[in-house]
Amino acid sequence: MKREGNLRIKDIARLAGVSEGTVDRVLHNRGNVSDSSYAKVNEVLNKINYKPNLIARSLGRGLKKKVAVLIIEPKDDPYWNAAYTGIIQAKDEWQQYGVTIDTYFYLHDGEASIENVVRRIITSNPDGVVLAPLFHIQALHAVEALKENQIPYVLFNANIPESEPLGFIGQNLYQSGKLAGFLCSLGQHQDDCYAILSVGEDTKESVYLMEKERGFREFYMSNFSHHDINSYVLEMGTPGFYDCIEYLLSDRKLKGIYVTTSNATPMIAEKICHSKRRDIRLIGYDLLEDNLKYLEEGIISFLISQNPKKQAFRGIGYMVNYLLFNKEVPRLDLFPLEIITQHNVDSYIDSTVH
Amino acid sequence: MKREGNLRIKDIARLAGVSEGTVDRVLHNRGNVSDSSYAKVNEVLNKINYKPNLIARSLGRGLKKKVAVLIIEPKDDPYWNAAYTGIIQAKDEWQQYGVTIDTYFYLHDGEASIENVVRRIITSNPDGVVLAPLFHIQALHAVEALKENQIPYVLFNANIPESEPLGFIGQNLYQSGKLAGFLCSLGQHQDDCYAILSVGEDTKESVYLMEKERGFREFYMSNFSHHDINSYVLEMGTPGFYDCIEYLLSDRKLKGIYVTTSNATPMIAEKICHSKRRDIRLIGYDLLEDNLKYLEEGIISFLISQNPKKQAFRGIGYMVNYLLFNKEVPRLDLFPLEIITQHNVDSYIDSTVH
DNA sequence: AATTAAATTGTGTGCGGAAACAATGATTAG
DNA sequence: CTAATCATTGTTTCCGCACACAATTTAATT
Repeated sequence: MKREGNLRIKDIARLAGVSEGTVDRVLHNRGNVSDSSYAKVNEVLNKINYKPNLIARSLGRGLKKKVAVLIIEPKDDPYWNAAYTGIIQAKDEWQQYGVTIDTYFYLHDGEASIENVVRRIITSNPDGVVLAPLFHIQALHAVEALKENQIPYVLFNANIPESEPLGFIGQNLYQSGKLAGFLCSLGQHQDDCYAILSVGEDTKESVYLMEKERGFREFYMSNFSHHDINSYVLEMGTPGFYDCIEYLLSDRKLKGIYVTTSNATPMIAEKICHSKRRDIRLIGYDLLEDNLKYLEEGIISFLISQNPKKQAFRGIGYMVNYLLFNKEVPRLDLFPLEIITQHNVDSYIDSTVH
Repeated sequence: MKREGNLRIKDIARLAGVSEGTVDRVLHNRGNVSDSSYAKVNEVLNKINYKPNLIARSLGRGLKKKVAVLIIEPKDDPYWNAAYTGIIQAKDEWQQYGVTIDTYFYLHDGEASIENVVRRIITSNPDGVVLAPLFHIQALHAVEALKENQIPYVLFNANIPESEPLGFIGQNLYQSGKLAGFLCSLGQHQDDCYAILSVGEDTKESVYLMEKERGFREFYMSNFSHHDINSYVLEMGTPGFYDCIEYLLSDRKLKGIYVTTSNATPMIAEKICHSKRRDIRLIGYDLLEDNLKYLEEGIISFLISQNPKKQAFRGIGYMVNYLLFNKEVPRLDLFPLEIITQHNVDSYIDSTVH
């Protein structure tokens, strides 16, 4: 009478001498079960290590889950466009499981601030939310609102640990900075000097970029006694931006530039390219189209991949699995710090998202 | 009358004015449908982009799929033990979907040769097979047998392209060798010389290791005019093995060793460690425990990760998705060539398998 | 035209579990 | 002592699809 795979509720009921309904009540702690029945069922359960058929379960529940995904308005930022691609892919993937995924965008402030958009999301009554919470303070309020409404949420890209999300998907940025330091130092000399650049609208308030910088400095601090490293916070396209780059490139002792924001790297690479200097090691982030061009040409030596697409995709995956199959979401999923060079870049481009 | 998510077969039937059975026949090309009904159903289908509910589908089909996984007997080879871990994980994962996964092991030859074990597998009547086909010739016969019995199979680790498997999961080894060359060359000088080591029972007949060597040489060939590179094929633990290492380490001009087989690297590292030479760049494969120790210590400079665990896990995943949900298996899934150093190794260790 | 065969179409059941619902027995109030 | 209430237990339906089977229509044969 041995069944092939797992036993079903029906089998447990038979073995315990109770009805299927009772087994169901025990399994889900629904109460209204006599001690004796409870004991009988539990005895069987302990013996057989019951694993519910997840497919049948989700079918039986009627599923139809709704997930809202929230990122900053990508405009023409290739990094966030990549993340958006991941969202689209996830949408395709999960649509077939009866899950609807709606994407929302927010801006730094104003009507479409993260707080306001989250409020709109809550109105739409989603079963779960996946979001990349930039702008710490506002984001904090936003997730508080989710909490109050008991909507589970998963964060990616930037974390708010104190809000205790279901899970976070991202990277260890301090370690990332250290790695950048190491890559920068390979084959360099004692008296060289280096620059850290952070470029963007709101970089000043970003604790994340600070982490990268801290790691970078820490590497040089602990591996080389000296540390002639300057850091600059710039805004893309401003006169100050170009002046700064010019100034840096005129310094013959400068041997490395670490750009902590992915979208600014091509601009710097362009400048280096024109300056004819080939002794500057440029380290940036992410497999964005413009970056790849300069990587091929050897202007960019190393890229560290943050996988925005994969982060978004996986964050949604976790949420859906949680909603559909009650699977646990890992508290912390820190992506590997992938080192990309001319010589392995193709292997990353070719490989699929999953 | 708009339904939330996707339309169901029932809805299509209503819209087309036919019965559910007819829709089903059209969807699955079962035939026995009049031209007029066929047209009516197709018209609706074209209009609405029907996506079947995969959960319901697999439930309805009764699932209970059986997959056989075949790898070389891991003995105490950490590489294949890692692959085995991936198999176990996949087993856990898919058990809940009613899939049973049986693991088989083979040896180089004799009673438990790959051919013989495959024959046994066929007897067990699996719905699909996932295997890592070492020993090219025998493996070729083995997969032919699978083909004759119309059992679909997915390969990983080593490919047999001419047998046209459902899919292959692995890496571009030529590119891998080139990358190793690049990593080896960083900060080295013109007149240095290098060694390529391949260690194992059956390395001679392995086309895969040859690929790595070819890539390595190609890198030096095209980037440096000279190429003082010698390669050695050794058997682990033999006197010749130790002699060779001694000999290599006594050569002051030797500045780099590239070990193409993951399990031999710690042995070499050990020797380097004792020799007190710190000017030799050692490049090996995979995040195996022993390798990690020497990576931390700085004896091993770079590891390239082949992800045996992930390869096995994903191979099985593809097969199951194919059997359960009719999902297409990618012909070729080449993993990224991941560069591991002291400074990003933790980020790889921590990250989950999925 | 009647009979049979073939082609087409419709209906019903099951997959395993969730949840609504109905039924039973026990307990209490009137 | 009966009716009402409650705790416990059993039964049924549904989820969306696949597939077997029954029913119907159409075509072929005598």
